[in-house]
Amino acid sequence: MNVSELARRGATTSETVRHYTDVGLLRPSRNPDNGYRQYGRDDLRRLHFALQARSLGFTLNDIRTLVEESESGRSPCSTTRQLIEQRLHEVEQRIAELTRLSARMRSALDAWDDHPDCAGGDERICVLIDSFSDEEMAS
Amino acid sequence: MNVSELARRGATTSETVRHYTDVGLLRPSRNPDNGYRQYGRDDLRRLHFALQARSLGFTLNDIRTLVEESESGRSPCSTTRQLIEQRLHEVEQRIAELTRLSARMRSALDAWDDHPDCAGGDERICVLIDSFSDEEMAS
DNA sequence: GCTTGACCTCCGGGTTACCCTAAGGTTTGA
DNA sequence: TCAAACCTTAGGGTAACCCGGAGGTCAAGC
Repeated sequence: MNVSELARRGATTSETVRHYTDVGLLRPSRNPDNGYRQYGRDDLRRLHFALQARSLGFTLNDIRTLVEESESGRSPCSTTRQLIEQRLHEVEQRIAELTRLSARMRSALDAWDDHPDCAGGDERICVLIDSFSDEEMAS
Repeated sequence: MNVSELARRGATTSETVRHYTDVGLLRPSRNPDNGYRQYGRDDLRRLHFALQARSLGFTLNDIRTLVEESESGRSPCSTTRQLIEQRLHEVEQRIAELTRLSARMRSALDAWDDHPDCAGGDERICVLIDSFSDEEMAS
C-alpha cells in the first residue's frame, strides 16, 4: 500500500497518513526504485487505532506510547494504565458537559426565537447570551 | 475590571481574555492614565457565553456572529439558526461517538490486562490495537 | 522615598494536528 | 507519447491559545 491507498482504507487523508509517518506512528518501508512509502497490514491497524484514540482526545505522542507498549507484548505499565484511565475519566466529564451545554443552547435558541428582545437600557437582556450567564447560582 | 480580574471571574486565563479582546469578542475601554484594558459587566457576560460556546465547538468567529446578532435585538436570522442547529447536531453525534469509543477503550484495556499477548508471528495480536481494528464488520 | 512583587502593555515565537502550495519526479492508461 | 493522477520534500498557514522578554505601573511595607 502506498500513501493514498492507506488513507482510503483508513478513511482519512493522505496528509494525515504522511503526518503520522513523520511523527513516527507509522513506519513504512521505502520502495527502492522510487522512494515511495510502502505500508503494510500493521500500519493499517495502527492507523485505525490512532484515529480512534485521537477522537478520544489522546495526543499523537500519547498514542505512540500506547502503540509501542501494546506492541511490546507486555501488560500496560501503571503509567500507561493511568494515562488511559485519566483520559476515559475526562471523556466522561466531557460527555456530561456536552449534554448539559447542548440542552442549554437548545433552550436558549427557543427563547431567542420567542423574544429576541435586547432591551435598550443599561441592563439589557440578550436572551442567548444571558442564558449562559450563570444566573442559576443566584439564590 | 482589568484583565486579570475578568479572567478570574470568568474562570479562565488572562491570556484568553486578551486573545478574545484581540479578535474583537470583548471590547474594553482603556484607562487613559495607563492604557490598561477596562472591562464591564457586558464583557463578563460575553466571556461566559464565549467560553461555553467554545466548549460546544463553535469557533471564535462564529461566536462573534452569535454575539453580534444576539445583541442587535433581532431574532436569529436563518443562517444563524442553521449555524446553531448544525453544531447541536454535530454535538449529538460527538456524544454518541465518545460514548461508543470510550466503552471500546475500556474493554480493550481490560482485555489487555488479561492477556498482554502480542504473539511474535507475522500475524501478531496486540489486544489494544486490534480491538480498534474494525474487525467487527468481518461477517 | 524606595524597593519589591504583582500587575499591566505590546510583540513575536511556540504548540498541536493537521492542510495547502510549490517544484519536481513517477506511473498508468488511452 | 502525453496527460492525469499519483509520489517526493520543503515550506508556510491555521485555530486558539501559551509563554517569554522588555519595559511601564501600582500598592505595600520599611
